[in-house]
Amino acid sequence: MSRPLVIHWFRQDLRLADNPALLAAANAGQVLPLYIFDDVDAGDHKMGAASRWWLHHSLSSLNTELNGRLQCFAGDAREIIARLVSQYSTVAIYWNRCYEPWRVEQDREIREQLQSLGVAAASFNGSLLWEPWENLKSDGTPYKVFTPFYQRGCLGAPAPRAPLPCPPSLELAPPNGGTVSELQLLPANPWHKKLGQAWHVGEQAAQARLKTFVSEILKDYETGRDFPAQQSVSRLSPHLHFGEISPNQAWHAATAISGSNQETFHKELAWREFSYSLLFHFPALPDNNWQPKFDAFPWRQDDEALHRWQRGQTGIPVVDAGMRELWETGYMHNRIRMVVASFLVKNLLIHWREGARWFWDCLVDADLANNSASWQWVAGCGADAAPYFRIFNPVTQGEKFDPDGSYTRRFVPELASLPDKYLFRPWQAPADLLDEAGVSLGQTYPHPIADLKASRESALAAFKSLGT
DNA sequence: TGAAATGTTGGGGCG
DNA sequence: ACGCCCCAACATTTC
Repeated sequence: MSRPLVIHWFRQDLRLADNPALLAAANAGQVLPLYIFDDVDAGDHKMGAASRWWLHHSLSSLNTELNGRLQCFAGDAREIIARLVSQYSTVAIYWNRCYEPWRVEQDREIREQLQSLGVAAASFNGSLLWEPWENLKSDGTPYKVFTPFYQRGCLGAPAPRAPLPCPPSLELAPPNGGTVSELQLLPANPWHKKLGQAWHVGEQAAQARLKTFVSEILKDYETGRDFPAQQSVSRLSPHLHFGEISPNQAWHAATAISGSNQETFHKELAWREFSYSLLFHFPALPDNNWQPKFDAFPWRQDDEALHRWQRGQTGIPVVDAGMRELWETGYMHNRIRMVVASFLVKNLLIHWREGARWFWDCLVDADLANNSASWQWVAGCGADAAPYFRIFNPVTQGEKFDPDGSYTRRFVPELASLPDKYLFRPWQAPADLLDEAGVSLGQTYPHPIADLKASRESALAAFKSLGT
Protein backbone atom coordinates (compact mmCIF):
# COMPACT_ATOMS: atom_id res chain seq x y z
CA MET A 1 0.00 0.00 0.00
CA SER A 2 1.89 3.06 -1.17
CA ARG A 3 1.25 6.55 0.08
CA PRO A 4 -0.19 9.21 -2.25
CA LEU A 5 2.25 10.99 -4.53
CA VAL A 6 2.86 14.65 -3.82
CA ILE A 7 5.06 16.96 -5.87
CA HIS A 8 7.29 19.44 -4.08
CA TRP A 9 8.16 22.10 -6.62
CA PHE A 10 11.55 23.55 -5.64
CA ARG A 11 12.06 27.15 -6.71
CA GLN A 12 14.01 29.66 -4.63
CA ASP A 13 14.04 27.29 -1.66
CA LEU A 14 16.89 24.89 -2.46
CA ARG A 15 17.13 23.43 1.03
CA LEU A 16 15.69 20.73 3.23
CA ALA A 17 15.63 22.52 6.57
CA ASP A 18 13.07 25.20 7.40
CA ASN A 19 11.19 24.48 4.21
CA PRO A 20 7.47 24.79 4.98
CA ALA A 21 6.22 23.41 1.67
CA LEU A 22 8.59 20.46 1.68
CA LEU A 23 7.72 19.62 5.27
CA ALA A 24 4.01 19.68 4.44
CA ALA A 25 4.59 17.56 1.34
CA ALA A 26 6.60 15.01 3.30
CA ASN A 27 3.77 14.73 5.80
CA ALA A 28 1.22 14.30 3.04
CA GLY A 29 2.81 11.45 1.14
CA GLN A 30 5.57 10.21 -1.08
CA VAL A 31 7.42 13.21 -2.49
CA LEU A 32 8.48 13.82 -6.05
CA PRO A 33 11.10 16.60 -5.81
CA LEU A 34 10.88 18.80 -8.89
CA TYR A 35 12.85 21.73 -10.22
CA ILE A 36 11.87 23.66 -13.34
CA PHE A 37 14.24 26.06 -15.03
CA ASP A 38 11.74 28.48 -16.51
CA ASP A 39 12.70 31.80 -18.06
CA VAL A 40 9.85 31.85 -20.54
CA ASP A 41 8.01 34.84 -19.10
CA ALA A 42 11.00 36.58 -17.53
CA GLY A 43 11.36 39.12 -20.33
CA ASP A 44 14.43 41.27 -19.81
CA HIS A 45 15.22 39.50 -16.56
CA LYS A 46 16.20 36.05 -17.68
CA MET A 47 18.67 34.52 -15.27
CA GLY A 48 22.19 35.88 -15.65
CA ALA A 49 25.32 33.86 -16.32
CA ALA A 50 26.76 34.01 -12.79
CA SER A 51 23.42 33.04 -11.26
CA ARG A 52 23.13 30.11 -13.62
CA TRP A 53 26.54 28.94 -12.48
CA TRP A 54 25.40 29.12 -8.86
CA LEU A 55 22.12 27.42 -9.63
CA HIS A 56 23.88 24.52 -11.32
CA HIS A 57 25.96 23.81 -8.23
CA SER A 58 23.13 24.43 -5.83
CA LEU A 59 20.87 21.97 -7.65
CA SER A 60 23.67 19.41 -7.80
CA SER A 61 24.14 19.72 -4.08
CA LEU A 62 20.41 19.47 -3.41
CA ASN A 63 20.20 16.43 -5.67
CA THR A 64 22.91 14.75 -3.61
CA GLU A 65 20.99 15.42 -0.42
CA LEU A 66 17.94 13.92 -2.10
CA ASN A 67 19.83 10.75 -3.02
CA GLY A 68 19.82 11.64 -6.69
CA ARG A 69 16.03 11.86 -6.86
CA LEU A 70 15.67 15.51 -7.91
CA GLN A 71 13.92 15.77 -11.26
CA CYS A 72 14.92 18.78 -13.34
CA PHE A 73 13.26 20.15 -16.43
CA ALA A 74 13.66 23.27 -18.53
CA GLY A 75 10.74 25.06 -20.13
CA ASP A 76 7.35 26.54 -19.40
CA ALA A 77 6.35 25.56 -15.86
CA ARG A 78 2.67 25.52 -16.83
CA GLU A 79 3.25 22.86 -19.47
CA ILE A 80 5.70 20.79 -17.45
CA ILE A 81 3.46 20.69 -14.41
CA ALA A 82 0.44 19.79 -16.51
CA ARG A 83 2.40 16.98 -18.10
CA LEU A 84 3.69 15.63 -14.78
CA VAL A 85 0.37 15.62 -12.99
CA SER A 86 -1.20 13.65 -15.81
CA GLN A 87 1.78 11.31 -16.11
CA TYR A 88 1.70 10.48 -12.40
CA SER A 89 -1.41 10.09 -10.34
CA THR A 90 -0.48 13.13 -8.34
CA VAL A 91 -2.83 14.27 -5.63
CA ALA A 92 -1.18 17.55 -4.76
CA ILE A 93 1.59 19.96 -5.54
CA TYR A 94 3.29 22.12 -2.93
CA TRP A 95 5.59 25.08 -3.34
CA ASN A 96 7.01 28.10 -1.57
CA ARG A 97 5.96 31.41 -3.04
CA CYS A 98 8.10 33.65 -5.26
CA TYR A 99 7.57 37.37 -5.73
CA GLU A 100 8.82 38.30 -9.18
CA PRO A 101 5.80 39.84 -10.93
CA TRP A 102 5.90 37.36 -13.79
CA ARG A 103 6.08 34.45 -11.36
CA VAL A 104 3.16 35.78 -9.34
CA GLU A 105 1.08 35.82 -12.51
CA GLN A 106 2.28 32.38 -13.56
CA ASP A 107 1.40 30.96 -10.15
CA ARG A 108 -2.12 32.25 -10.53
CA GLU A 109 -2.46 30.50 -13.87
CA ILE A 110 -1.02 27.26 -12.52
CA ARG A 111 -3.44 27.27 -9.61
CA GLU A 112 -6.39 27.64 -11.99
CA GLN A 113 -5.00 24.91 -14.19
CA LEU A 114 -4.55 22.53 -11.27
CA GLN A 115 -8.00 23.27 -9.97
CA SER A 116 -9.51 22.28 -13.30
CA LEU A 117 -7.46 19.07 -13.22
CA GLY A 118 -8.64 18.28 -9.71
CA VAL A 119 -5.14 18.44 -8.21
CA ALA A 120 -4.68 20.25 -4.92
CA ALA A 121 -2.22 23.13 -4.84
CA ALA A 122 -0.76 24.61 -1.70
CA SER A 123 1.74 27.44 -1.48
CA PHE A 124 3.72 28.52 1.57
CA ASN A 125 5.95 31.33 2.74
CA GLY A 126 9.50 30.06 2.61
CA SER A 127 11.39 33.20 1.57
CA LEU A 128 10.21 36.16 3.60
CA LEU A 129 9.90 37.03 7.27
CA TRP A 130 6.62 38.85 6.64
CA GLU A 131 4.37 38.70 3.59
CA PRO A 132 4.25 41.98 1.63
CA TRP A 133 0.47 42.03 1.79
CA GLU A 134 0.51 41.70 5.56
CA ASN A 135 3.16 44.29 6.38
CA LEU A 136 1.14 47.43 5.66
CA LYS A 137 0.54 50.82 7.21
CA SER A 138 -2.57 51.21 9.35
CA ASP A 139 -4.39 52.72 6.35
CA GLY A 140 -3.80 49.53 4.42
CA THR A 141 -1.23 50.94 1.98
CA PRO A 142 2.39 49.76 1.71
CA TYR A 143 5.18 51.55 3.52
CA LYS A 144 7.25 53.97 1.45
CA VAL A 145 9.87 54.79 4.06
CA PHE A 146 12.21 52.24 5.56
CA THR A 147 12.35 53.35 9.19
CA PRO A 148 8.62 53.05 9.94
CA PHE A 149 8.53 49.90 7.81
CA TYR A 150 11.11 48.42 10.14
CA GLN A 151 10.08 49.92 13.48
CA ARG A 152 6.33 49.62 13.23
CA GLY A 153 5.90 47.14 10.42
CA CYS A 154 8.55 44.54 11.25
CA LEU A 155 9.24 44.97 14.95
CA GLY A 156 5.56 45.70 15.64
CA ALA A 157 4.47 42.49 13.95
CA PRO A 158 4.59 39.02 15.48
CA ALA A 159 8.19 37.79 15.56
CA PRO A 160 9.27 35.72 12.54
CA ARG A 161 8.42 32.07 13.06
CA ALA A 162 11.21 29.88 14.36
CA PRO A 163 12.92 27.69 11.76
CA LEU A 164 11.25 24.38 11.02
CA PRO A 165 13.10 21.05 11.15
CA CYS A 166 14.08 18.96 8.15
CA PRO A 167 11.31 16.53 7.24
CA PRO A 168 11.80 13.73 9.79
CA SER A 169 11.10 11.16 7.12
CA LEU A 170 11.21 11.88 3.46
CA GLU A 171 9.92 9.13 1.21
CA LEU A 172 11.03 9.99 -2.30
CA ALA A 173 9.48 8.95 -5.57
CA PRO A 174 11.72 6.81 -7.79
CA PRO A 175 13.82 8.76 -10.29
CA ASN A 176 12.43 9.25 -13.75
CA GLY A 177 14.71 11.39 -15.90
CA GLY A 178 15.54 15.07 -15.78
CA THR A 179 19.08 15.56 -14.48
CA VAL A 180 20.73 18.81 -13.43
CA SER A 181 23.23 18.70 -16.27
CA GLU A 182 20.42 18.55 -18.84
CA LEU A 183 19.54 22.10 -17.85
CA GLN A 184 22.85 23.21 -19.41
CA LEU A 185 23.34 26.01 -16.94
CA LEU A 186 27.12 26.21 -17.24
CA PRO A 187 28.64 28.40 -19.95
CA ALA A 188 30.59 26.78 -22.75
CA ASN A 189 33.80 28.66 -22.07
CA PRO A 190 35.20 28.25 -18.60
CA TRP A 191 35.18 31.90 -17.49
CA HIS A 192 33.56 30.76 -14.26
CA LYS A 193 36.67 28.99 -12.91
CA LYS A 194 37.33 31.78 -10.41
CA LEU A 195 33.79 31.65 -9.03
CA GLY A 196 34.52 28.19 -7.73
CA GLN A 197 37.48 29.52 -5.77
CA ALA A 198 35.37 32.23 -4.17
CA TRP A 199 32.32 30.24 -3.10
CA HIS A 200 31.01 27.06 -1.57
CA VAL A 201 27.51 26.44 -2.85
CA GLY A 202 24.63 24.55 -1.29
CA GLU A 203 22.68 24.18 1.92
CA GLN A 204 25.54 22.73 3.96
CA ALA A 205 27.85 25.55 2.87
CA ALA A 206 25.17 28.11 3.66
CA GLN A 207 24.73 26.73 7.16
CA ALA A 208 28.47 26.71 7.70
CA ARG A 209 28.73 30.32 6.59
CA LEU A 210 25.87 31.39 8.87
CA LYS A 211 27.58 29.69 11.78
CA THR A 212 30.89 31.42 11.06
CA PHE A 213 29.16 34.74 10.59
CA VAL A 214 27.25 34.57 13.85
CA SER A 215 30.09 33.23 15.98
CA GLU A 216 33.06 35.15 14.57
CA ILE A 217 31.99 38.11 12.46
CA LEU A 218 28.76 39.50 13.85
CA LYS A 219 30.41 40.95 16.95
CA ASP A 220 32.19 43.56 14.79
CA TYR A 221 29.52 43.75 12.12
CA GLU A 222 28.33 47.30 12.68
CA THR A 223 31.72 48.89 12.10
CA GLY A 224 33.52 46.09 10.29
CA ARG A 225 31.06 45.95 7.42
CA ASP A 226 32.32 49.31 6.15
CA PHE A 227 35.76 47.95 5.29
CA PRO A 228 35.79 45.91 2.09
CA ALA A 229 39.22 44.37 2.69
CA GLN A 230 37.84 42.58 5.74
CA GLN A 231 35.23 39.92 5.23
CA SER A 232 33.15 41.48 7.99
CA VAL A 233 29.90 41.06 6.11
CA SER A 234 27.61 38.06 6.09
CA ARG A 235 28.16 37.04 2.44
CA LEU A 236 24.87 35.19 2.80
CA SER A 237 23.16 36.95 -0.12
CA PRO A 238 23.49 34.21 -2.78
CA HIS A 239 22.50 31.56 -0.25
CA LEU A 240 19.45 33.63 0.66
CA HIS A 241 18.53 34.33 -2.93
CA PHE A 242 18.46 30.66 -3.89
CA GLY A 243 16.91 29.71 -0.59
CA GLU A 244 19.77 27.50 0.54
CA ILE A 245 19.10 29.24 3.81
CA SER A 246 15.95 31.02 4.97
CA PRO A 247 15.76 34.53 6.40
CA ASN A 248 14.17 32.97 9.46
CA GLN A 249 17.27 30.88 10.09
CA ALA A 250 19.46 33.96 9.70
CA TRP A 251 17.22 36.16 11.85
CA HIS A 252 17.03 33.70 14.71
CA ALA A 253 20.71 32.76 14.59
CA ALA A 254 21.55 36.44 15.06
CA THR A 255 19.24 36.86 18.07
CA ALA A 256 21.71 34.84 20.08
CA ILE A 257 24.11 37.80 19.82
CA SER A 258 23.25 40.76 22.00
CA GLY A 259 23.53 44.45 21.29
CA SER A 260 23.64 46.78 18.33
CA ASN A 261 25.30 44.32 15.97
CA GLN A 262 22.29 42.05 16.09
CA GLU A 263 20.04 45.01 15.42
CA THR A 264 22.18 46.13 12.50
CA PHE A 265 22.01 42.70 10.89
CA HIS A 266 18.28 42.41 11.49
CA LYS A 267 17.91 45.75 9.74
CA GLU A 268 19.75 44.40 6.71
CA LEU A 269 17.35 41.48 6.55
CA ALA A 270 14.54 44.03 6.87
CA TRP A 271 15.93 46.00 3.89
CA ARG A 272 15.54 42.79 1.94
CA GLU A 273 11.94 42.58 3.10
CA PHE A 274 11.42 46.24 2.16
CA SER A 275 12.72 45.56 -1.36
CA TYR A 276 10.36 42.62 -1.76
CA SER A 277 7.49 44.73 -0.52
CA LEU A 278 8.32 47.45 -3.05
CA LEU A 279 8.54 44.94 -5.88
CA PHE A 280 5.29 43.28 -4.89
CA HIS A 281 3.33 46.50 -4.63
CA PHE A 282 5.10 48.22 -7.52
CA PRO A 283 5.76 45.51 -10.09
CA ALA A 284 7.31 48.02 -12.51
CA LEU A 285 10.19 48.55 -10.05
CA PRO A 286 12.77 46.75 -12.26
CA ASP A 287 11.99 48.96 -15.24
CA ASN A 288 10.52 52.30 -14.21
CA ASN A 289 11.54 55.06 -11.86
CA TRP A 290 9.69 54.68 -8.59
CA GLN A 291 9.57 58.49 -8.44
CA PRO A 292 8.03 59.57 -11.75
CA LYS A 293 9.70 62.96 -11.66
CA PHE A 294 12.92 61.18 -12.65
CA ASP A 295 11.34 60.27 -15.97
CA ALA A 296 12.57 63.62 -17.25
CA PHE A 297 16.16 63.08 -16.09
CA PRO A 298 18.70 63.82 -18.86
CA TRP A 299 20.59 60.53 -18.88
CA ARG A 300 23.59 60.25 -21.17
CA GLN A 301 24.15 57.52 -23.71
CA ASP A 302 27.86 56.69 -23.61
CA ASP A 303 28.64 53.14 -24.65
CA GLU A 304 32.39 53.62 -24.35
CA ALA A 305 32.14 54.83 -20.75
CA LEU A 306 29.65 52.10 -19.88
CA HIS A 307 31.98 49.49 -21.29
CA ARG A 308 34.93 50.84 -19.31
CA TRP A 309 32.85 50.85 -16.14
CA GLN A 310 31.80 47.25 -16.74
CA ARG A 311 35.35 46.08 -17.28
CA GLY A 312 36.94 48.01 -14.43
CA GLN A 313 38.87 50.37 -16.72
CA THR A 314 37.59 53.75 -15.57
CA GLY A 315 40.93 54.95 -14.24
CA ILE A 316 39.34 55.46 -10.81
CA PRO A 317 41.04 52.78 -8.68
CA VAL A 318 38.30 52.07 -6.16
CA VAL A 319 35.67 51.85 -8.89
CA ASP A 320 37.84 49.54 -10.96
CA ALA A 321 38.61 47.37 -7.94
CA GLY A 322 34.90 46.90 -7.30
CA MET A 323 34.01 46.14 -10.89
CA ARG A 324 36.82 43.63 -11.13
CA GLU A 325 35.80 41.99 -7.86
CA LEU A 326 32.36 41.57 -9.41
CA TRP A 327 33.76 40.09 -12.59
CA GLU A 328 36.13 37.72 -10.84
CA THR A 329 34.02 36.57 -7.93
CA GLY A 330 30.40 37.22 -8.87
CA TYR A 331 30.12 39.45 -5.83
CA MET A 332 30.94 42.94 -4.62
CA HIS A 333 31.21 44.27 -1.10
CA ASN A 334 28.17 46.37 -0.29
CA ARG A 335 29.94 49.65 0.39
CA ILE A 336 31.75 49.33 -2.93
CA ARG A 337 28.46 48.58 -4.67
CA MET A 338 27.27 51.99 -3.52
CA VAL A 339 30.47 53.64 -4.72
CA VAL A 340 30.50 52.12 -8.21
CA ALA A 341 26.77 52.69 -8.62
CA SER A 342 27.07 56.31 -7.57
CA PHE A 343 29.91 56.74 -10.06
CA LEU A 344 27.93 55.27 -12.96
CA VAL A 345 24.72 57.13 -12.25
CA LYS A 346 26.04 60.44 -10.96
CA ASN A 347 29.52 60.99 -12.39
CA LEU A 348 28.87 59.32 -15.75
CA LEU A 349 25.13 60.17 -15.85
CA ILE A 350 24.34 56.73 -17.27
CA HIS A 351 20.90 55.30 -16.54
CA TRP A 352 20.62 53.10 -13.44
CA ARG A 353 19.00 50.40 -15.57
CA GLU A 354 22.32 49.86 -17.37
CA GLY A 355 24.00 49.27 -14.04
CA ALA A 356 21.22 47.01 -12.84
CA ARG A 357 21.43 45.01 -16.06
CA TRP A 358 25.19 44.44 -15.69
CA PHE A 359 24.85 43.46 -12.05
CA TRP A 360 22.03 41.12 -13.01
CA ASP A 361 24.33 39.23 -15.33
CA CYS A 362 27.43 39.20 -13.13
CA LEU A 363 26.20 38.73 -9.57
CA VAL A 364 25.79 35.31 -8.04
CA ASP A 365 23.31 36.96 -5.66
CA ALA A 366 21.32 38.70 -8.42
CA ASP A 367 17.85 39.18 -6.99
CA LEU A 368 15.16 41.12 -8.79
CA ALA A 369 13.78 42.81 -5.69
CA ASN A 370 17.11 43.72 -4.11
CA ASN A 371 18.83 44.68 -7.34
CA SER A 372 16.02 46.90 -8.59
CA ALA A 373 15.31 48.56 -5.27
CA SER A 374 18.98 49.15 -4.51
CA TRP A 375 19.84 50.70 -7.87
CA GLN A 376 16.87 53.01 -7.57
CA TRP A 377 17.95 53.81 -4.03
CA VAL A 378 21.42 54.86 -5.17
CA ALA A 379 20.10 56.75 -8.18
CA GLY A 380 17.82 58.77 -5.94
CA CYS A 381 14.64 57.82 -7.80
CA GLY A 382 13.63 54.98 -5.45
CA ALA A 383 11.60 54.70 -2.27
CA ASP A 384 13.26 56.35 0.72
CA ALA A 385 16.21 56.81 -1.61
CA ALA A 386 19.54 58.44 -1.00
CA PRO A 387 19.06 62.10 -1.95
CA TYR A 388 20.38 62.77 -5.42
CA PHE A 389 22.98 65.19 -4.09
CA ARG A 390 24.59 62.46 -2.02
CA ILE A 391 27.42 61.74 -4.43
CA PHE A 392 30.22 59.46 -3.31
CA ASN A 393 33.76 60.62 -3.93
CA PRO A 394 35.61 57.40 -4.78
CA VAL A 395 38.93 58.91 -3.69
CA THR A 396 37.61 59.82 -0.25
CA GLN A 397 35.80 56.50 0.06
CA GLY A 398 39.03 54.66 -0.66
CA GLU A 399 41.02 56.68 1.84
CA LYS A 400 38.39 56.21 4.53
CA PHE A 401 37.36 52.60 4.07
CA ASP A 402 40.39 50.98 2.46
CA PRO A 403 43.01 52.92 4.42
CA ASP A 404 45.86 50.47 3.83
CA GLY A 405 44.78 49.94 0.22
CA SER A 406 44.69 46.17 0.47
CA TYR A 407 41.28 45.81 -1.20
CA THR A 408 42.21 48.13 -4.06
CA ARG A 409 45.64 46.56 -4.56
CA ARG A 410 44.17 43.06 -4.60
CA PHE A 411 41.91 43.77 -7.56
CA VAL A 412 43.99 46.45 -9.32
CA PRO A 413 47.42 44.87 -9.02
CA GLU A 414 49.00 47.17 -11.61
CA LEU A 415 48.80 49.93 -8.97
CA ALA A 416 50.05 47.78 -6.11
CA SER A 417 53.40 49.55 -5.77
CA LEU A 418 51.94 53.04 -5.55
CA PRO A 419 52.17 54.49 -2.04
CA ASP A 420 48.91 54.85 -0.10
CA LYS A 421 48.92 58.58 -0.60
CA TYR A 422 48.32 58.33 -4.36
CA LEU A 423 46.80 54.87 -4.67
CA PHE A 424 43.30 56.27 -4.96
CA ARG A 425 44.23 59.17 -7.30
CA PRO A 426 47.17 58.16 -9.45
CA TRP A 427 46.47 61.04 -11.86
CA GLN A 428 47.75 63.41 -9.20
CA ALA A 429 50.89 61.48 -8.39
CA PRO A 430 54.26 63.04 -9.28
CA ALA A 431 55.87 61.56 -12.39
CA ASP A 432 58.86 60.08 -10.57
CA LEU A 433 56.60 58.27 -8.09
CA LEU A 434 54.60 56.73 -10.93
CA ASP A 435 57.83 55.67 -12.64
CA GLU A 436 59.09 54.08 -9.48
CA ALA A 437 55.82 52.16 -9.05
CA GLY A 438 55.92 50.96 -12.64
CA VAL A 439 52.74 52.86 -13.50
CA SER A 440 52.35 54.59 -16.83
CA LEU A 441 49.01 56.32 -17.11
CA GLY A 442 47.36 55.60 -20.43
CA GLN A 443 49.60 52.54 -20.81
CA THR A 444 49.54 50.26 -17.77
CA TYR A 445 46.49 51.93 -16.20
CA PRO A 446 43.89 54.26 -17.77
CA HIS A 447 43.57 57.98 -17.29
CA PRO A 448 40.36 58.73 -15.37
CA ILE A 449 37.34 58.80 -17.70
CA ALA A 450 35.69 61.55 -15.67
CA ASP A 451 36.84 64.55 -13.69
CA LEU A 452 35.30 63.95 -10.28
CA LYS A 453 34.76 67.59 -9.43
CA ALA A 454 33.36 68.69 -12.79
CA SER A 455 31.13 65.62 -13.26
CA ARG A 456 29.77 66.05 -9.76
CA GLU A 457 28.75 69.58 -10.62
CA SER A 458 27.02 68.57 -13.83
CA ALA A 459 25.14 65.86 -11.97
CA LEU A 460 23.86 68.41 -9.50
CA ALA A 461 22.87 70.68 -12.36
CA ALA A 462 21.04 67.83 -14.11
CA PHE A 463 19.17 67.07 -10.92
CA LYS A 464 18.27 70.71 -10.48
CA SER A 465 16.71 70.71 -13.95
CA LEU A 466 14.05 68.31 -12.66
CA GLY A 467 12.71 70.99 -10.34
CA THR A 468 11.30 70.10 -6.96
C1' DT B 1 24.71 54.01 4.26
C1' DG B 2 28.25 62.13 1.62
C1' DA B 3 31.01 65.90 0.18
C1' DA B 4 32.18 70.52 -0.26
C1' DA B 5 31.55 75.11 1.16
C1' DT B 6 31.07 78.05 4.79
C1' DG B 7 31.13 79.35 9.66
C1' DT B 8 33.11 79.17 14.42
C1' DT B 9 36.50 78.54 17.87
C1' DG B 10 40.70 78.41 20.20
C1' DG B 11 45.70 77.87 20.56
C1' DG B 12 50.11 79.62 19.29
C1' DG B 13 53.39 82.73 16.95
C1' DC B 14 54.65 87.22 16.72
C1' DG B 15 55.16 92.26 16.80
C1' DA C 1 50.42 91.65 28.44
C1' DC C 2 47.86 92.42 24.43
C1' DG C 3 45.91 92.37 19.86
C1' DC C 4 46.32 90.46 15.56
C1' DC C 5 46.80 86.90 12.24
C1' DC C 6 46.95 82.18 10.83
C1' DC C 7 45.06 77.94 10.61
C1' DA C 8 43.77 73.48 12.42
C1' DA C 9 39.80 71.34 14.17
C1' DC C 10 35.32 71.03 14.52
C1' DA C 11 30.34 72.43 13.48
C1' DT C 12 26.80 73.91 10.30
C1' DT C 13 24.76 74.57 5.81
C1' DT C 14 24.20 73.64 1.27
C1' DC C 15 24.08 70.93 -2.75
